[in-house]
Amino acid sequence: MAAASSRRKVTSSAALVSHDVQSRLKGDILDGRFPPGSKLGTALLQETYEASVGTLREALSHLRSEGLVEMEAGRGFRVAPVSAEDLRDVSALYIEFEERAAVDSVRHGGDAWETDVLTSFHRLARIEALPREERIQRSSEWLLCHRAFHDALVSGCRSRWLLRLRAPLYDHMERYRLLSQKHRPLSMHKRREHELIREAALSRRAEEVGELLRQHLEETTQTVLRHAPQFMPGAG
Amino acid sequence: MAAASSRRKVTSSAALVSHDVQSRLKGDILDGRFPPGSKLGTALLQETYEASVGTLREALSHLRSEGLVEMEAGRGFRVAPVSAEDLRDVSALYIEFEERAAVDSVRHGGDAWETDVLTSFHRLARIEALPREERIQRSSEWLLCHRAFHDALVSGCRSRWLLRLRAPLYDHMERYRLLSQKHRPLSMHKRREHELIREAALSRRAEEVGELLRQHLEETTQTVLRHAPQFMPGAG
DNA sequence: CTTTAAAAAACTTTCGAAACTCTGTTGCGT
DNA sequence: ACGCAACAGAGTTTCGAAAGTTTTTTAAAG
Repeated sequence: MAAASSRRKVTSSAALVSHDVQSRLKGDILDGRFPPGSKLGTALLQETYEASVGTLREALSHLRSEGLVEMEAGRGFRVAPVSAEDLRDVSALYIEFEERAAVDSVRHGGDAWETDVLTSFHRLARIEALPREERIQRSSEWLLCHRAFHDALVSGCRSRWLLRLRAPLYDHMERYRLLSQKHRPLSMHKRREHELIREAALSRRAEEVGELLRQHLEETTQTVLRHAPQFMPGAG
Repeated sequence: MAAASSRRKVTSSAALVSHDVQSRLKGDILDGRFPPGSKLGTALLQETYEASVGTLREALSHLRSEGLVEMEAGRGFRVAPVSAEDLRDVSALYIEFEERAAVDSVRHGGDAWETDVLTSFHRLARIEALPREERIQRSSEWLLCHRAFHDALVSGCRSRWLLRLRAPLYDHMERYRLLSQKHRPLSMHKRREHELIREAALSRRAEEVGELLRQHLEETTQTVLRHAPQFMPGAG
């Protein structure tokens, strides 16, 4: 009841349950609900997402090529494992790509880019301004906004391939961040950093954006690495 | 008839028709049998590869995330289009990754790496030494050996992620090369270049390997770009 | 003759069951 | 008791048909 569906399917568009399952599964892997290395059996997934085997398989197949899921022929799927080494590897490349894409965006981004940065920052800032309590409660919303802000920053980059390759790296970084987050206090000073980045970006100070981003991301990685032993079974 | 299957499935290993279909389909896209932009309809594929819809879908799904296939919800799959701009983009990143991975391999590769480079070069050289006629006839074999040589060169790289991201770029480069090959004479001087690269690699002259590789690859890209108008519908 | 709307054909997407493979167990032989 | 082989259970992989969209065709009205 309530409001009848107010959104109109103008031309059509894609319900596509396969895509929906993929998103949810990805989310559940990123936030550790399916821990690294755990088995993704047919029965369990079918029960969890209420989709058929084929549909699940398609979603898993896609996640596999993003490196979040591994497959052993005849033995099904598992969540990709984590390790300090892998984190350092992912992180180094991600930071580099992000910096390059952001610098290029600042130098060549158009009106659409500026608008994107502005609005996505605004949304992020609103959540980050909240008191700690509420900020934690709405953390899934923060995740979306944080991703949107970083995506917006690099969205002006002229190399489609650099952006394409960056995407899965962001996911892996987010997984590591979330896995470690349960074992450490929430850092609240990122808010200021985001503000500085936005400021530099909109003022078209490319070099400075690169510097700030690199610092911002490297610090995050260090923090996560510091707490690695607590969420990675056999990591020193 | 002939020899009964002499290969033993020791522990098992993966028949996995899905993987097989994927390989063949990828090959057919790379060599232009399915031209850029062409539709990959269910019926056609089912007839070509003799697999069920679900299996096809899984293969397509995987190829999609490598960027060789595109999907529009509700409208099925198409072969990814080509353009001069895309080629320049892919090429720049591929060259950079290849150079970095190769240099790292030369500096840190162990015995296994050396052996790989040695044997894969040997196989490649044997084919490239053939007279033009035969060399062309066995071009599919050359493709495999060429790929194996380049893979071997970078296989010592310590960054798993750099290698992982490099892989799909190689495929795209190969597609462009093959598409343009029908419109230009086969260049025969690559043979010497491969030899120089092998020499420098096994002598652990990292810088030189990087230089040679970059030149080698950049020249290829330029050659392909020069013939672009002939195989890209609307490219200048 | 053009435009619009309804019906049909073609196609994509999803499903659930059949076929097959792996894993752990039980029973037999040494 | 130990090792090996056949057996049973669980799980993965593949298939072909049903359900749902998009595109084309057809027909009617302006």
